[in-house]
Amino acid sequence: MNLRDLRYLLAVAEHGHFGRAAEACGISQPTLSVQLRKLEELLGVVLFERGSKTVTPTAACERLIGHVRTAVAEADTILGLARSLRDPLAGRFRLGIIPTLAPYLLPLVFAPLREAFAALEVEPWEDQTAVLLERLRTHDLDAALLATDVDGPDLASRPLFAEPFLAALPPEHPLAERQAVAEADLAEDILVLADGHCLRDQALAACGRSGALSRTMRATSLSTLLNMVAAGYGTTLIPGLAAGAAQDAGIILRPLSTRAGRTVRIAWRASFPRRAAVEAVGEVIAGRLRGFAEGAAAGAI
Amino acid sequence: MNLRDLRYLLAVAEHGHFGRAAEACGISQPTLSVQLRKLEELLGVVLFERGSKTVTPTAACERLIGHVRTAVAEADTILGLARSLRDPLAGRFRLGIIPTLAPYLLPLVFAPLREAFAALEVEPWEDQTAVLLERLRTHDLDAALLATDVDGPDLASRPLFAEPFLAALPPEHPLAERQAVAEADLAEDILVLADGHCLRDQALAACGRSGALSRTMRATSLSTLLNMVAAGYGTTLIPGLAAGAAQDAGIILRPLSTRAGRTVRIAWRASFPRRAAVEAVGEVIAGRLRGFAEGAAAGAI
DNA sequence: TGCCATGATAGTGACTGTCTATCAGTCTAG
DNA sequence: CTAGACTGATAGACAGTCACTATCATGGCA
Repeated sequence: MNLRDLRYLLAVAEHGHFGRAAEACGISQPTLSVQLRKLEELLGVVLFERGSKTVTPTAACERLIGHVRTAVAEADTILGLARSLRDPLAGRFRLGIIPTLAPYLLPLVFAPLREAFAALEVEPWEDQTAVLLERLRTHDLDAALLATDVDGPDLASRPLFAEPFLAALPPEHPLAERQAVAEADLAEDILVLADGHCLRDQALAACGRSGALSRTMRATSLSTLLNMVAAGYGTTLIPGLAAGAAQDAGIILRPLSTRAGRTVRIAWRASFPRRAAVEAVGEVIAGRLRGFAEGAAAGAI
Repeated sequence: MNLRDLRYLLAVAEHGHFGRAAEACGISQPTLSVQLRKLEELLGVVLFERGSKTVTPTAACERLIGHVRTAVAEADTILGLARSLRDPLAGRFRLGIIPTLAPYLLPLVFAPLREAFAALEVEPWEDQTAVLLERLRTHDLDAALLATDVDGPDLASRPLFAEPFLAALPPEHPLAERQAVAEADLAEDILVLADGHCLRDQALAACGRSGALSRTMRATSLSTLLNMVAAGYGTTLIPGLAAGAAQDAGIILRPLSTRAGRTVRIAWRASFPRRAAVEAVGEVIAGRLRGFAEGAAAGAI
């Protein structure tokens, strides 16, 4: 059974006239006659009584026509709804973001995203890298902003911007005298984030530390880490976008002599169909952060 | 858009697997892939994200799938309902019957009809010939039992049985002496039904009267007419099936010397599609009344 | 009785749904 | 780490079906 034939049926019922119904359907009268007869044969029921001047629905047709109307209406709803869903830059876009990035990046990019794609409802989801990748693979996220490379053939990614690390020092720290700090110098009394934060591993790697730390205090958030540094518990490396928050906390920032940093990327499933949305969101973020690396390094003196 | 493709969509959503969905639909996997891709192109929306091991509905698909289910369910309802409507010997059958026949015929044929076609709901409608023909033409009746010929190319009819007229006499009437009565003898003090009853014209014609009657009393029903005859107001002709009722009223019945009578026919629109129901109902009635004419004539002595 | 209106039929061409055969990519196991 | 299995996509061939034009059959009307 074909939806087209059901539409023909409705047209004949409405017009009570094969010729006019055919015209309304944009087909020829013979086509309508043939198709309707086929439908009648398929259903095993005569749908219309053809009089010499009138075409009247049979009792069987009266019983069926309500369901026919519903089916056709649903089909039209599907078509209309699909049309409204057609724009990949519209609808929900679930974007994962790592915790050391979210609080500092989102304020910068929310407004531009909203401006550029009014119909795109960006829903941020803050979690650590491993969780984000898992949720990406289970279709619970559409894309994720990470500071690590992603591997596996099921995921793809693209770099958005480079974010330099900065040395974060307590106000009275001896290293604050210098214009730039060597990472190895920080290793002595460095504070790091809790397990699972990519920034933890990156900071340790930058300082040449393997992993085992004497310090037992590990901050669960970058905000806490900043407070700890400001209180004189030690030093740390922070990502450039957190510079403002660090300075607000009374922390002294110095560029690193090696210009170490991390690259923020957007990652997505290779099979994700709304590729355009990913590209668009990535482009807005990259555009907003263009030239940020140099500015951040220069500003932290 | 095709209902078939919507079914394919549901199958893929249910199985999450093209091969198994294709098997469930009874088609090959390539066919399913091609058709689903076409549907996606038609809708302008990607419906499934094809992973290496998984097939997952997209957000757009989730939005659409409810309507798809409804449309397909309605289509199935139409097919199922049509199947149950397929039997022409089932459902309502609106049967018009003239008033001089209905009270005497229906008690005879209702049980046989019900027995023969349990699913056929025969709805009798009692009215005069002209009204029945009108209602037949306006599709308010499916068939009609008449005692006249029908003409016009839009109507068809078939004789069911012959019904002899009988002379109906008051108990003390002089004609009651005879074995058979000549119609002309009745003309003197004949009583007839009101205008519009075919029996009125037929009775008058049988008696050789043109139309203008001296009598002003005209019965509106055969039952009333019988009461009038029984009360001695005059004589009349009655159809054979009313013999029982007439005798119950104390009326003397005599066969007519000319064996005049009427033929009861079933009439229907030539275009009426449930021809089988008409034939079946007609055959049951004719069968029930087979041999009635002779019996009635013989019994009225 | 001839003309108009209406739906049915015949014959034909184009499209489309389906098949089999095959490919490309990913995952798994020895 | 490579061979094989699994999954969906693609290619080419064929058949069924939908659509058209031309024409017919019938009934109503002037």
